[in-house]
Amino acid sequence: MAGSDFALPKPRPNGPPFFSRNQIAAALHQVAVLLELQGANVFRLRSYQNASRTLGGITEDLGELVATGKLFDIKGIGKGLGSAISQAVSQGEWPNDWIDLHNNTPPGLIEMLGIPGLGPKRIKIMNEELGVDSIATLKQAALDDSIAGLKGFGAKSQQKMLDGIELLARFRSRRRLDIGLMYGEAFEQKIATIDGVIKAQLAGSARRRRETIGDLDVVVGVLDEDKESVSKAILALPGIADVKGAGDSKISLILDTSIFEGGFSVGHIDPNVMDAIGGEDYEQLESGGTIDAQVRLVTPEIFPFTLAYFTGSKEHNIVMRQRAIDRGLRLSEFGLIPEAKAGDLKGMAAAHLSLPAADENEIYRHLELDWVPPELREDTGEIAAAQDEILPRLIIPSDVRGALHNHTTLSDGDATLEQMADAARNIGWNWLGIADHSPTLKVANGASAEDLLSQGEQIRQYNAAWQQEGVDFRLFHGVESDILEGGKLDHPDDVLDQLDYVVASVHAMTKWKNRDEVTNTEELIRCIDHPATTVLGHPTGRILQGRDGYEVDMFAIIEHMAEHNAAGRLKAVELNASPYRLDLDWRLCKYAKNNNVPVVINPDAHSVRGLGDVAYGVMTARKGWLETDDILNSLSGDAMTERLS
DNA sequence: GCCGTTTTCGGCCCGACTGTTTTCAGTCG
Repeated sequence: MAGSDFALPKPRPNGPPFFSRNQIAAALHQVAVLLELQGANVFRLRSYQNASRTLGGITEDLGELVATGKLFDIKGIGKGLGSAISQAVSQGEWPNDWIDLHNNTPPGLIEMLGIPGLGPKRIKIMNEELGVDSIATLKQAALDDSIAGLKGFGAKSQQKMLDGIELLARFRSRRRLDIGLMYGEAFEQKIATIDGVIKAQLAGSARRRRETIGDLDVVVGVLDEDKESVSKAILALPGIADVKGAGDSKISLILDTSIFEGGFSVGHIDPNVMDAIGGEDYEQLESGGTIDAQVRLVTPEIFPFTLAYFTGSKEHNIVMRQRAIDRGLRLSEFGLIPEAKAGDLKGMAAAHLSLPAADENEIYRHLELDWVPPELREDTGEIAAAQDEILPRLIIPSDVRGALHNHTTLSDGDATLEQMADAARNIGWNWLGIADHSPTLKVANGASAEDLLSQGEQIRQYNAAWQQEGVDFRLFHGVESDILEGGKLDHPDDVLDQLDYVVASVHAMTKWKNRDEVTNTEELIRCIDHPATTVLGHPTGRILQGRDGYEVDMFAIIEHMAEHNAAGRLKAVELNASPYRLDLDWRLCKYAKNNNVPVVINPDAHSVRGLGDVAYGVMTARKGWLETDDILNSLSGDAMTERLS
């Protein structure tokens, strides 16, 4: 967390509303952190955290909530926070005490929170007693041996801080889903083969398929008598860079890339993505990278409870635990224990009193809920849906029968049209859409109208041949058109008319990032209104761990697309499946679904191997509550032909 | 700071691990 990013958002010039939901949520989060450093009441700062999370998850228009006063009806937003938010949104001014908190807290203290094992309380003490106000001054104080003398501190914690400073410099706090899963699955498999291990399963944000992963959680089922030998065997596995702690029931360690027996490579990265994630240094950084991992050793009877607990999310768990309390039960990672029986027994000691559960499903059943797929466990309505038995039937990888946004050697792809088609057939797809770059994008070798149309001729020939052979496979011909000034497309209408579809995408990121949300939103809407536009490609342009997208009101965009679809004009929003993008964000998938705007999962493949990225798109779509009817990818070749006609 | 079918006060999720203590506070997940 860089200090420079830790500032109250600037108001939009032309409000109200002067701030977006996300900006308000960010500000609330910051205030919570600052209050923590001030030593404020933990429940007070938890209110800020709760409000931040709640606002981040709502879909209603914030300006409207403020105008109608319905903001105050939201659970967790009372008189104080409601007034502060209203003032900010309608007048563009943050509360004075929020501003004071920022002004009175040295940015270095916020950076120090990133040091493992160091929290707000001890940062505050060191700040007050020793004047430590940055990582640099902390390091000096530790080297001077001034910290060990403080009450409640000692030589060990002083050394731990020095180690922590080194770790902070070397390690990245979060990793993209693809990288996290690589580590997680490798580690899980190594543990699973250890003698005495009954079951090993990856939990945490990796199991929930978040777009980025902080650390890995692995739950291991093992008999009591085998715990010691299994623990020893885990600590002897290859790929462990450091052991942070190893207790009776949990092991905390750091993994590095030597866990990958076949070596480690990030594979091909598109030049413009590469730019955003740090250029040539990136691969080296990733190869020398590490990831934190926690292992929990539990007996098979407890395993489902521990798995559920460490799958999270924290927010989901809080609601689950409250639900248990309402039923006279106590839910923890050790079991679901009747309050009346438990008495003073806590934790593992009470585990034997738990209601039985052979798997997670039975835990949810005890709480009168349907089993909630891990991807949905974010406290965004899944508990209510599980209670009412209306959870979505999430898509699965085999639902995908094709995808629309893929490149060939005509622009910047590595594979020919024929190779891409063969690859799509080999993975069992029924259709593939080819959408090479348009002329304006020179760095991606955007194809001329002439070349594009001749590609179309080639596609027609292939399709005719497959039809004759009775092969249920076809190519669709599109283009990935740059969105130009005024929301215009990059080819004349008479060229676009000869295509099956158009994926319209922004590539002039600098220009779009320097413009305000209102202008960008209007520009995208103009582009969507073009009769030829079928799909809005990577809608915000974000690169995970690289750059934020441009400012755009995606709710307004989706609502506008909804009007077109209601009138029978297909306007789909892309879920770009590249693990560097995953854009549309999963938080917006449900909004598209509820507005009947079709989502199309697109690998944006630049090679045969790139088609495989669709897997990350499926994970993200599941996380966004999508069912087969919500995505275009599930359509048969005939149905897709009809949708595009 | 929020909340309320014990409603304007007194709670607010829970437990493991670590390092410092001599019974516990801080941090983390």
